[in-house]
Amino acid sequence: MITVKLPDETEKEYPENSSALDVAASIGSRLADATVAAEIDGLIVDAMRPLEEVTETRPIPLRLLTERDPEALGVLRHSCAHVMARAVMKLYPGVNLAFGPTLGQGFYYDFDLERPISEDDFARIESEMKSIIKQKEPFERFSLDRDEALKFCDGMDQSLKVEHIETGLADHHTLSFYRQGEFVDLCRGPHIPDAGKIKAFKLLSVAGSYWKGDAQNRRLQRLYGTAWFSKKDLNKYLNQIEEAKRRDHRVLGKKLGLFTISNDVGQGLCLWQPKGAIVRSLLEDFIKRELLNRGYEPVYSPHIGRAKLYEMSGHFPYYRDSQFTPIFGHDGGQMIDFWIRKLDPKDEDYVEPSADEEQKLLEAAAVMGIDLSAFPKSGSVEDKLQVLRKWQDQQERYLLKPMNCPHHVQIYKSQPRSYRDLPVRLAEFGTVYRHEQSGELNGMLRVRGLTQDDAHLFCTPDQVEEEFRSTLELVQFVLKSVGLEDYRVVLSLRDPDSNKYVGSAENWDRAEATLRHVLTEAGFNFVEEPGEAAFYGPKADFMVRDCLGREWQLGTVQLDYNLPERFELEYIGSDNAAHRPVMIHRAPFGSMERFVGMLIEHFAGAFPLWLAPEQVRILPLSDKHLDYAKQVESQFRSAGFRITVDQHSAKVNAKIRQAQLDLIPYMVIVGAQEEAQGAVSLRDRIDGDLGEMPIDEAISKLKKEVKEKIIRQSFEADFSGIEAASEVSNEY
RNA sequence: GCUGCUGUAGCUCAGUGGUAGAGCACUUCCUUGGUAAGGAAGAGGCCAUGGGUUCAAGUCCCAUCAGCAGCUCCA
Repeated sequence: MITVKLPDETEKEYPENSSALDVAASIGSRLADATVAAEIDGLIVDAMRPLEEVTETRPIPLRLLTERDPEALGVLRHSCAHVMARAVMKLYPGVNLAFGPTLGQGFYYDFDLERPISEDDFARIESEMKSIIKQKEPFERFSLDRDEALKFCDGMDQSLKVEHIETGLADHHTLSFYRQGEFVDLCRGPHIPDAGKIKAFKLLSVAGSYWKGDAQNRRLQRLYGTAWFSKKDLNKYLNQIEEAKRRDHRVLGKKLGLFTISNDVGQGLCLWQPKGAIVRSLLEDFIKRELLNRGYEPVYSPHIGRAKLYEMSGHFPYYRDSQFTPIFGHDGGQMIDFWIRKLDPKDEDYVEPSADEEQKLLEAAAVMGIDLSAFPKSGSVEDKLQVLRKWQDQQERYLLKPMNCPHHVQIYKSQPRSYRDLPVRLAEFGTVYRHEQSGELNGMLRVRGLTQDDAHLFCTPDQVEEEFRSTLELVQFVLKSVGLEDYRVVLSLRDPDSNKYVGSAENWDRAEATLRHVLTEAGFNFVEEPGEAAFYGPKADFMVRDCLGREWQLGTVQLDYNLPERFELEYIGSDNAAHRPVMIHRAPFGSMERFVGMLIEHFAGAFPLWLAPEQVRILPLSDKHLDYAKQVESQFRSAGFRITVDQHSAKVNAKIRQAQLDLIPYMVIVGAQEEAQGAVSLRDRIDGDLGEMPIDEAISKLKKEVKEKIIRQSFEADFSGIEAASEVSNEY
């Protein structure tokens, strides 16, 4: 007999080899029917597996997972991936299976198959899947030892699985498989008891991928799908996808004239059109005022700086690949730079240059007027490098700034600092340039020139905690004022096994402990992610959920014990001795581009009144009322509103329609009636006609809405059921 | 950066190797209106760029640039 302990602490005895399903059945047949998987000792496992096989713990702690538990969705989706793979194999013989894990709200499976799969094939695959599901065949688990498993996969002609067992799973003695009808797959599980549990699914897209995610490897075809316990949930999810498409900031940005990206200017370089620029400057003004209140000092710094500066800070060497090429003062600068990198044995692409190549480079240098007479042709690489570096150091070499911090550091260093001056908080909307991979660029969300609402705090070690706390508070405040109150914080820590980080272990420990302590104390919902820290320090990123439940990484607060060290920053303490300050980098919005892009999607282009580029549009009933309309316009304008008059010769219905489509928050309709009364008729974009009222009344109503930054959205999201389900790790 | 798809009017898109198309927007004229589309006419194009095949290329081929999707990356 075995003893099982349920979440309510009750303990029961069951015969050996009992499964979670048996336990469920003993409680009730409906529960047995609803049980999808089980959680034992924190591990999600098959409901049909003998309990004692899973854990050594006695009594066995068991939690039954039903369709109501989010964890169950991951299990369902992985099983659906198997069903999809089975269907694909049936339809297209010769398929080689790769991996097929679950994702936040779906799953995919990678196939190696000559014949390209297109969306036109989806209907066929789906109907094959349907007939598989109809048979309600069980998922059966069995284990084989290494040799048997290899033979087994080889026998099925699954060479990728064979390769995976030999490489990725080299340290596994036994391997588990799941059988479902004629389909067998190497898989860690868990799976649902039988395919009949898949009540609703849909194939979503097909895309290319690589074996083990490496572009050097063979290309695979990846089929994406999603699965749910009910048709209703599936439809809800599909609606969410549609809604997300409708809100695409690239489409809305074009339609509403917010921003544009011109090929002539360059990839990933965002041009703010007047309407977008207004939104941005309102946000900047808002945060600037807030910063002044909180003891920040605005500064300005140029867009470029000497490459040496960024070599000193560590950014240039570390992020060289994602930087724009340096600006060289000498035409030959780039060639020497190339040479230096080629000679440097530390460089990844290091290939020893041949004597012939070296000779050619020397000749080219001579032609370009570079004096390398000291170059030791038969000397050591180090000696050669020294000559080249010496020449380079004498030249102008600038970088488009990838970060603002080195400039702010220089401002800090421009005068002696006393402990009485600290913390020094230097703030700048600093535009930085990063040469992101072309495939990564995406509207305003991923650009090559971005403006951070940046600031750097220089403080004593004792002040770190308080400064970090108040910074978090600032981010909270800022997000709240644009109606973003649903977020979590990701605390990114270093990976203790990696050597990519700079600074001492003690400093890291101290920094991480401080962040953890403040976040805990302030009651933040946060998770720790080891290995995700920046190379110079741990960071706390704000992951903000928009009204569709999508997460965006926006604001960030980062601790830095490294730059003060590298730049030898100091302040004089009360003991009259020099001490090293600590730096905090922080950007509540992250970047203006990304933040505004996110806001466009969050509001579906319909900004709240205080941010709307065009707040009010006057719609004269006919040309006869144009004069009065202009009079009303000037009254609103002197009250501070962004307002226009629709002067088209169209019926008021058409003007209203246009204003609605342009997402103008308020329309003011004026005709003979209003003119006679010296009044206006107000129409709300969301609630429609508000009736006639005196101009003053309309103005003060709108003023109040602006002042309080009221957010009214016509969109009622109901995606509560489809928050990202926990991802179940079910790959080998 | 890699793979695939795409690039035609300001926007959204049709277009079979043989004369460049539609709807919306725009301009003009008629219409002067009461809470989501009044009517008519007109203007608008180096069919992304550069090569090639062909008697003939928006259409077929190659390259480049850009966009999209996915992969990989993100200070």
